Amino acid sequence: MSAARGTRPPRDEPNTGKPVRLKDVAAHLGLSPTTVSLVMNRSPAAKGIPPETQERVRAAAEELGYRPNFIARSLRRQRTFAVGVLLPEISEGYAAGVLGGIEDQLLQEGYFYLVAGHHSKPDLFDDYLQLLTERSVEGLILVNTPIENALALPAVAVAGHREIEGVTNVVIDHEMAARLALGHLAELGHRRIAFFKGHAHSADTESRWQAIVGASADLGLEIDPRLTLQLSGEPAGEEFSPEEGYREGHVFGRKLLEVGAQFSALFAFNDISAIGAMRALSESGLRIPDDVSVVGFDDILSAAFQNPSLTTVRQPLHEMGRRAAAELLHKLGAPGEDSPTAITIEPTLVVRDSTGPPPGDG
Amino acid sequence: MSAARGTRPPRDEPNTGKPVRLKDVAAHLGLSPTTVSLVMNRSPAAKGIPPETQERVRAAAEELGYRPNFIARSLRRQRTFAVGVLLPEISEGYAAGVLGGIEDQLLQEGYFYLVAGHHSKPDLFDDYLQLLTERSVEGLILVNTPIENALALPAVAVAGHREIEGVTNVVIDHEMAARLALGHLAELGHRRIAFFKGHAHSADTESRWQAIVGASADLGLEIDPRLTLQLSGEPAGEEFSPEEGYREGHVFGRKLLEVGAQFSALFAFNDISAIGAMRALSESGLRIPDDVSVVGFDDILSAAFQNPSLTTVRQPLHEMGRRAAAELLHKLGAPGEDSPTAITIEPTLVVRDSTGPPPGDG
DNA sequence: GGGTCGGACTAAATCGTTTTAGCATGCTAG
DNA sequence: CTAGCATGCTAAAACGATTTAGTCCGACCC
Repeated sequence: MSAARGTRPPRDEPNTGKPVRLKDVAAHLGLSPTTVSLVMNRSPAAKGIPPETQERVRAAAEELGYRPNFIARSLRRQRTFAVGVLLPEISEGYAAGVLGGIEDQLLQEGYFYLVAGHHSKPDLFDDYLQLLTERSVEGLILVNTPIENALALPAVAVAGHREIEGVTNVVIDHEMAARLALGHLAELGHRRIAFFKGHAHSADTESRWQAIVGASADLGLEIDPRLTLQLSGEPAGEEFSPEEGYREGHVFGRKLLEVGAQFSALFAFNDISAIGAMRALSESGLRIPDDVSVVGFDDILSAAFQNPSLTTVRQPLHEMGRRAAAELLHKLGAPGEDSPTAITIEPTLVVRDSTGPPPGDG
Repeated sequence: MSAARGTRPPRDEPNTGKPVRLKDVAAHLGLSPTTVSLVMNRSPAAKGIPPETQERVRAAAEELGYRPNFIARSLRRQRTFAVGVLLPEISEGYAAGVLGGIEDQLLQEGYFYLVAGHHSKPDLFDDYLQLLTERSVEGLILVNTPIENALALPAVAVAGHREIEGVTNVVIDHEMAARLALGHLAELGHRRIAFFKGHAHSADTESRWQAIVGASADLGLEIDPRLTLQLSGEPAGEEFSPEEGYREGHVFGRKLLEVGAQFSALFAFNDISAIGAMRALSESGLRIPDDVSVVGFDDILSAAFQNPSLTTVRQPLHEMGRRAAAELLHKLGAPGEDSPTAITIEPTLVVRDSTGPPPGDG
């Protein structure tokens, strides 16, 4: 009689029109709904109910195909086991990667999530926040979504801009990222390295740059201002698009060649601009990595499929999402208790074919 | 007094501890909850309530910051305005793209959605179906998710395998795709074209291949069996990963060169294998597009960033998701009424730098 | 003056659970 | 013989809405 794997009865649950309610199970057994509820929830109050009855109840529930109605339960218990996720755009690689991790963690813990993409429009953001609150989500995860004020719900931000009271930030360890990338280049023998800085309003720009400065100093590398270019992120742009990033990388690659200062390696702000730069460098007859080594940042899918494949610092997006979700669940479980203001995640270096010893070496 | 843009009162809604309920508004006005409910919902039954009172109610609701509790409302009305989305893995490009379209359409219509990634494990799929049903989703969208039996809920499938009673399939117009790609190559002057077929258990393989055969005939092109290679999709693999697809493309590119038959163009099964093949061809000293033209399928992000950038058939993923969601909402709105068994979406050809006239032409 | 009608509301049931506070019944202890 | 206490349940009140079926009151009609 046990519903063992492999012995799957074709029509186990009679697909009778309306779903069976708690009340139906109770009536079928000649018991009260209270009793059935107590048993089904393995409530501590059910200790007064003899095992025999408990078995009867469970058997009946199984037989009738009883499935508790989550809505009713949510209403009564004031718990929805759902969290809201706000992000700029779900189909974009970064957000999708993080979301994968969020999902894994949440589903595993019995939660679901509602997603809303605000396309970087602040008013849409407010609207969705409102809607999610109405739907009684228990907490929020903000991916790449800057906010101004404190929130009414427990929240965790991934790649959040600033520090907000009560919001835990999940951020990449920029120091480590810089150490990995520059350490790799230094070890190969590179001494003169060019840099792309992120555009001014980007979340990560400043801290990443500071980390680069720090790591350079530690490694005894000098930073030549002529070799550092700041991506503009165009006039009024919110999030600049891949195409633009690529184009900027391309433009900057050529610009680098014009300044006349020697360099044997480039550390770009992200993979997209690195790829654009690689193209510009190739077009000028430079071979990668023989003449110039290039390191990217992010490890987007394209990075592995470049020619040559791109050495890059990988952000463990999945892991970041997972940690964000775990932290949020922790907050939900232990309200009041104050939680960390930041969680830093360790990046890894993915060495591929775009880096090698500088020319005239070895 | 109007809450006009730009005049945003800093603390409009007094953030008093507990949220305000319908009952509170009613009490505050000395009216019954019924009246308030009728007014707030603009129920037809509210026609008996004088405009003056209606205004009073709305003003009070605004003033107190009343937000209806969606859970309670759902319970009473037996409507959740939520649909479930099942997909293999959310962070993967195809699903994320489709999901973007789904989201746009759903949010616009006041719906939310719950996502579950089943990682192509059939038992997980069943579990999540169960969970979603418990949460009272009103319908389902299946992305790249094969099912066996009919479902208890209205459903739409994107890239669904087979025909299932009551499930509408959103599929790409393979005939058109083949016509676009082969037409483009034929127009450039190519006569001998190599093909990658999809692996045997893939959803699209067979219909796409039929379309290719048809289009070739129409264009007077002959298909040389020696130039058609079937991707294996490895031993027991569910969805083969990008890395494998790439590797297979690479292997197949070399294999093509070994068979000795002449060809001036390649139509790959997808962008990933196209990129792998491009690499193999380049490594053998062939220039793209001068010696060989390559056409991919999908238009993944990487396609634009290849060197040379890849000409490919774009699946309008966003649009497909949008249509799927729209169709599902339609089903929900008009139950019983039978809906189309398939919706076909038109692909577009994105011409980039990997295609050109065959060698020795012009 | 009784009946009817429309206007302006409202009482109460309902959605499907959970949970608090008891209620019988029977046994044991004093 | 009765107070006390398990034991095995259940009644009823939430949770926060929506909705059906009225109620109450004054005006109007004849």
